[in-house]
Amino acid sequence: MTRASSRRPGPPTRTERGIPEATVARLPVYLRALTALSDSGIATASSEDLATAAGVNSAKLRKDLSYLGSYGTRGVGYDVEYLRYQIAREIGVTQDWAVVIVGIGNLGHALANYSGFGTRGFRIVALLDADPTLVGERIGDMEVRDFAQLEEIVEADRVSIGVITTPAGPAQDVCDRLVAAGVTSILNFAPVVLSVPDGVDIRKVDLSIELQILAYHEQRKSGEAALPQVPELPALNGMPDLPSVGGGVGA
Amino acid sequence: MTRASSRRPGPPTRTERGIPEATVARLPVYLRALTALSDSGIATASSEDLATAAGVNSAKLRKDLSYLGSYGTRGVGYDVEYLRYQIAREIGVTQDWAVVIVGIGNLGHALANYSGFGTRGFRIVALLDADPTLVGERIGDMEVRDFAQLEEIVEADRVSIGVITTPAGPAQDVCDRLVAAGVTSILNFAPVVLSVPDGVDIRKVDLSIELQILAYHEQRKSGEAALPQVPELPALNGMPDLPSVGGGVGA
DNA sequence: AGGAGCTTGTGAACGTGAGAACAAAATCGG
DNA sequence: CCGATTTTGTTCTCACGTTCACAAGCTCCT
Ligand SMILES: NC(=O)c1ccc[n+]([C@@H]2O[C@H](COP(=O)([O-])OP(=O)(O)OC[C@H]3O[C@@H](n4cnc5c(N)ncnc54)[C@H](O)[C@@H]3O)[C@@H](O)[C@H]2O)c1
Ligand SMILES: NC(=O)c1ccc[n+]([C@@H]2O[C@H](COP(=O)([O-])OP(=O)(O)OC[C@H]3O[C@@H](n4cnc5c(N)ncnc54)[C@H](O)[C@@H]3O)[C@@H](O)[C@H]2O)c1
Repeated sequence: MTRASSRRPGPPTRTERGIPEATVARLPVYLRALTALSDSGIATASSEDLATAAGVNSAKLRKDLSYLGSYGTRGVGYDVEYLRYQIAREIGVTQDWAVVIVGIGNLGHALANYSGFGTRGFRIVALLDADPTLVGERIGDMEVRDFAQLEEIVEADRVSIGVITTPAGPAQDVCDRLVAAGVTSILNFAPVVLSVPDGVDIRKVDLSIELQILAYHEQRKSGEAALPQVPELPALNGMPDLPSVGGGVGA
Repeated sequence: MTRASSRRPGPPTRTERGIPEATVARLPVYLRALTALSDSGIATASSEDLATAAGVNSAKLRKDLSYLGSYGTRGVGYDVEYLRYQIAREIGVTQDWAVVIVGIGNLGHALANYSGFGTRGFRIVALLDADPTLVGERIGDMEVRDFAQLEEIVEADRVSIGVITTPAGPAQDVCDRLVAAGVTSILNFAPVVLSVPDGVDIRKVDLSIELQILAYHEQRKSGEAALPQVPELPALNGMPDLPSVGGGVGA
């Protein structure tokens, strides 16, 4: 997250409506839990119920909610619909956000076909690709358009969120184009570190990293005592060849 | 992350080879940066260089690396190949890990087609789906197999990592089956909170949540002064209708 | 050989986040 | 109307993560 957070060093000035980042990341989870409860016809839920549904502990949940205001009732719990609305408003999904997806390959197709965004406050307004053989292809009720049209689309549809699903190589260029066109939030799937100017938020989703984190813990489970017991400082040539583990930047 | 961390409350006992979770999450990023440097023919890099390539600050990078051991040379920097190997070994990607993917729909197809895992220490050994019309379909050099074969595959190929790309509904069932079959690490794409027994690690990738986090920040950028200035405690019926924002659990 | 110049590794200070615990507020039964 | 009961909102404490700043250690040049 590249957020120019101008927090002055004074006392814990939380009054300025600054919700901790960790809390912001959990609000969508609560939102989903509330929607599930609501769909089951449940009108009221205690912090304990909600916490269970969201997979967190109840003290944390109550503290998170307290940043939004006092929306519960002591001795009773939270009104599901009401709280759902308050969280949705806080996150900003009561309005809907226009999104463009750039790079309609494997992943881009999957995202384009996904119906789950529309119901969550996001509207995909364009699928863009630089490959002329892809342009014109229909996916659902949308058509792949030329990346060159980016600027006019962003302007016409007031697009503020861009999703990058191109190979790693062109990702920074695509990112720059998005930013230049006026997009101020980017979700990046390409395995590169993108740099953006201040004021632009960027988040990444990186499957290889997730798997590697799992692998690390997995190794400790099985290993524990069976580890090859680290050659603490083997000569530089004391290491196996390791063809290309760790994954270059190529697509 | 559902890890039974048995840290006793004594002094900062870090000697037991416990690498902080935040550091573990960055090691794959360093690995990728090192691979990129290596591919450019760079043999040595300072913490400053590496930090830039990885998009973090250099003090953090040095501290992270210090948990692995002293692999740098003062006054010089880090040997790219050597450090790369050490990190790869620490994460556990010098060996390769067998992975099964369950649910070969939009996302499952994209993952199956993705070539980036093989080169990063992961080997997809099976694509599983419950839909009989999908079973038998070829994707690259693999064939979709029946989910019923899960147990034998896990055993035969010593699979420790499972990826869930089914709709939310069946995800917990699939998860239970995976765990019962012996899988101890799970990467979940379905928008539900999965519960797993101790000793099983679970990570989730949730695109809607990522977008919602971006939306939150986006709202604060544009709003700032133009916010509808919160009806602090409107009557319960004082809120708009909000059809189904927040996104139920359905696929 | 010795000193200048870098760069690492880490101690210490600071900030953020998690969880236990409890007082305050609401309901309900009598 | 009052006390028992429930559950929130918040305070306090501790753990974790980040950043600064600098001594220790390495190389290279004279
Ligand atoms: N597919 C996966 O499961 C998966 C998993 C992890 C990471 N990723 C990453 O996600 C990204 C996309 O993966 P993919 O499998 O869909 O790749 P892909 O090659 O199938 O698709 C990439 C698309 O981007 C388009 N493109 C290339 N350059 C472009 C440009 N300058 N402007 C606009 N469009 C451009 C290409 O025409 C292509 O259609 C890659 O960076 C990949 O590393 C993918
Ligand atoms: N496609 C996306 O871009 C996207 C984005 C965000 C989240 N997701 C989530 O990822 C998941 C997969 O999305 P998708 O678009 O690929 O869905 P999909 O409906 O295209 O595919 C789901 C697949 O799972 C299979 N399946 C269903 N029940 C199963 C079971 N019990 N055992 C084995 N296989 C089973 C189905 O046969 C189907 O092939 C969903 O939970 C979705 O919410 C997808």
